[in-house]
Amino acid sequence: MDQRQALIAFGALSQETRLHIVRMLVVSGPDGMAAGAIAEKAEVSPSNISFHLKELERSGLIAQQRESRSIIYTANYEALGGLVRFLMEDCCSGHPEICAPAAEVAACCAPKMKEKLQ
Amino acid sequence: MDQRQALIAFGALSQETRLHIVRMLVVSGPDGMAAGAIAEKAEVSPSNISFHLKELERSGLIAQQRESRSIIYTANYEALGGLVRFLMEDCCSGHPEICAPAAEVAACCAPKMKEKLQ
DNA sequence: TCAATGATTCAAGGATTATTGAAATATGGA
DNA sequence: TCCATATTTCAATAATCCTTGAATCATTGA
Repeated sequence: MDQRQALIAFGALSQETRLHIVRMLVVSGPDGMAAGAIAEKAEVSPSNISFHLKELERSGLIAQQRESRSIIYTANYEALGGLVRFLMEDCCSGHPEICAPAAEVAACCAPKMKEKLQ
Repeated sequence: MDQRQALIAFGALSQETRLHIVRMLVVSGPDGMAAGAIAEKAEVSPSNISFHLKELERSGLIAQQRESRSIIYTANYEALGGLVRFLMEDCCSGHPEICAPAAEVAACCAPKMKEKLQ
């Protein structure tokens, strides 16, 4: 993730409906959610959700795939991880204050992280 | 960091000049930088840098303190850490793909992280 | 007190982004 | 083919954000 992409990703996450969408898709996992289901849960009109989904896809934070009549959206975990990484990058050189709180949350990933820290 | 704050923080980071400012301040550490120095490095007019610094301060990602005639800005490491945390929160419940890449970068914080992972 | 320095505020404008509803597209089944 | 469903696209409006330059405020030293 370079700075250009990060800018777009931050912009994508800076809007209430879109942040809501991303969090829903992260939770819903690889099955994702259809556009209509997202619109319903977010209580937004179809055309409006479409606008925001497009913006999120442009940012690379989500992906789409057609399944019959529905279009299924899924979170792009790599891109989200890349954004976290971008946020932490400059900091770690001398400023573990930023990484440390992340480590707390990352405790759930303990097995994978322990590998990395060997 | 709650969702409302995160929205503002993402918005703050979604603008080129502001993202540049934050990265400079993170690197410059606790000494921070004066508004004028920031404006010079970012090649932006004083009034424009002031506009963006205000926005960043509103987001809580940076803080200011007057020192003689200058106003010194510093990165708020807690807030930045809080944002990283927020980004990772929903993910870890079943989706360590997001946390894992973060762990790579966080290797610099290994001592602190190993404590947390005991 | 006066001038110089460092920075902010303000109003005007230009630019971008968000919302809305109507129309269009794509798919699957009767 | 025709209809219903699921979604997107488009154009118009509304709202927000960014930039600019002039004016203002705060601090320091002569």
